Amino acid sequence: MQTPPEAKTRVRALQSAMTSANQAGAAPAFSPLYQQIRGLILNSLRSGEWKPGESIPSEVELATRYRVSQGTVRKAIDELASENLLLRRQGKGTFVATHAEQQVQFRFLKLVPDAGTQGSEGPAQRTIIECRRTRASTDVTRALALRSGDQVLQARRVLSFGGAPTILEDIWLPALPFKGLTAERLANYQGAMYALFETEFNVRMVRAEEKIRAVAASPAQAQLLEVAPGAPLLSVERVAYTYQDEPMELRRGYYRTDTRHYRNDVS
Amino acid sequence: MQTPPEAKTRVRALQSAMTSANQAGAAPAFSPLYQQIRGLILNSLRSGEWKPGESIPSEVELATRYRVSQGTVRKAIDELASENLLLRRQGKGTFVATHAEQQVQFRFLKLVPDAGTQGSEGPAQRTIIECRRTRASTDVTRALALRSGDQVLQARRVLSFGGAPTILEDIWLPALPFKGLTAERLANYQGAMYALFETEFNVRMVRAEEKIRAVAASPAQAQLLEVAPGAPLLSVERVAYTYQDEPMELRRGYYRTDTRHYRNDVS
DNA sequence: CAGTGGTCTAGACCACTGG
DNA sequence: CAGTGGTCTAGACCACTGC
Repeated sequence: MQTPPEAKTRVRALQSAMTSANQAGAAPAFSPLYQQIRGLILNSLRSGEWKPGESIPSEVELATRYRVSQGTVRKAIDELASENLLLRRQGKGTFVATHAEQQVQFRFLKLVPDAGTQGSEGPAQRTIIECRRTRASTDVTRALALRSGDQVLQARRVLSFGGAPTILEDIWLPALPFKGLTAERLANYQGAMYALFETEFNVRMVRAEEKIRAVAASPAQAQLLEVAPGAPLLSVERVAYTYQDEPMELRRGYYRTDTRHYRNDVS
Repeated sequence: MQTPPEAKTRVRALQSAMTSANQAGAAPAFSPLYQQIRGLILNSLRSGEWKPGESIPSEVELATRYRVSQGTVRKAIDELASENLLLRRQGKGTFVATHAEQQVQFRFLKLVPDAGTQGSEGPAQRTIIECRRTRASTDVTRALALRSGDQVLQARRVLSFGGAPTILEDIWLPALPFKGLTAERLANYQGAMYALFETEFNVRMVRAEEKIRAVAASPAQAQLLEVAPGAPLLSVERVAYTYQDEPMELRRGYYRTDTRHYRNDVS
């Protein structure tokens, strides 16, 4: 059970291939083999070699490809699975996570009814209020890491549950990756918006950061959500990221929380 | 590299020791060895054999104790570490997580300043408004899984940052596990409340569920938080759990979010 | 039945900590 | 330097899926 002498060489080779500043660098930047494999898998996901919903090669196949033991690719896949980028199914294979599946339709929407089952009033109704193309304002530019003057798509919509308007959202998307996205396509698409992004624009939202505040409804917001002006609303500002931590969406949501609440588990 | 014949026997023995209904049960309830080891470690944590801040035995020692390979206890510890119950420190050992350390002082408080660094105004000032012992109301009874008529401790306090009152909290604790907790001890204790619970009452909060809403400030709340009545406040209802999913605290917080926000990462 | 992921072991070596 | 956790390998066997 000796570690074969080539193993060490292989690690070094991979390392130098990824860090590039190896010898005289101040930080040797050691990263274990499985992290490097994780990076290679991530690249294949990012490039679209394996698309959402599809299965990736089996562990033994990847081990052969990367010239590494099965245990090492297993650990790499374990990490990606724990980040919800991959989905393991025993006996079947490992699959690229997707927003298109029914069960994870609303993974990023944490507003749930106070009582009763999720979706007991049926699916949400989506109403596009407006959708236009503009130059990004400074705060949008900063949030999406754009250059000043870059074009963005802006949409405003209302989500209703059981006929009751509940969520008002303003959404900003960088125009370049979403070329061809129109109000019609947004309006006609049945299902989660992030599923549309995956299938049509090869953009998969992987994680998001949210800043939550309590605010008073403006007159315009009050009218759209059918509450009194000044009524308390939950303000949820979300920046969503693709693979490699690229910000790809800014969303400002205003939630009515009289019969629903934002649910969070902290540990 | 044969799996020794005793290994299978050992697994079965452990299994029957934990599931008790083994043979004729409808569900065989197979659970892997490392999950069983995880349970045994959890028991030792729960019983106080290893206390918060202390180190647990080394991996090889535990492997010997449980008559299992090091890799198996490693996987068990990995899970507990990912749940923030244990903390691994290379070269030093594995430690029981604690709320008493500076770095994790506010792990459960997700309200952060809009700009600047956390804690730039120095530590929070804690002001106990009242602290009394009563019979639990029905909703408190339900949240803490008590029997009707059980005693609870109730406290109300205000947290201020840099002199500005920011958080108003009502806290309910079951009286039994917290026997001897008085307003003085709460008021005099410097540091996170959960650290006090650990050292004085052997109660470690492990995870929590929060329900978040936007509400209008009542006159009483408005006065304590120095806002106008009806001003929007973030309502955060938290149920905190010890080991083994026992609810141990109900906390209703009202947060001012004019210069701070509730930060959440969703993935 | 073959193929997938899941568990378990045993052993070697590496990285980090402290005396 | 010894002791700790961290990485990597190789191989056996188990549980689950679908043909």
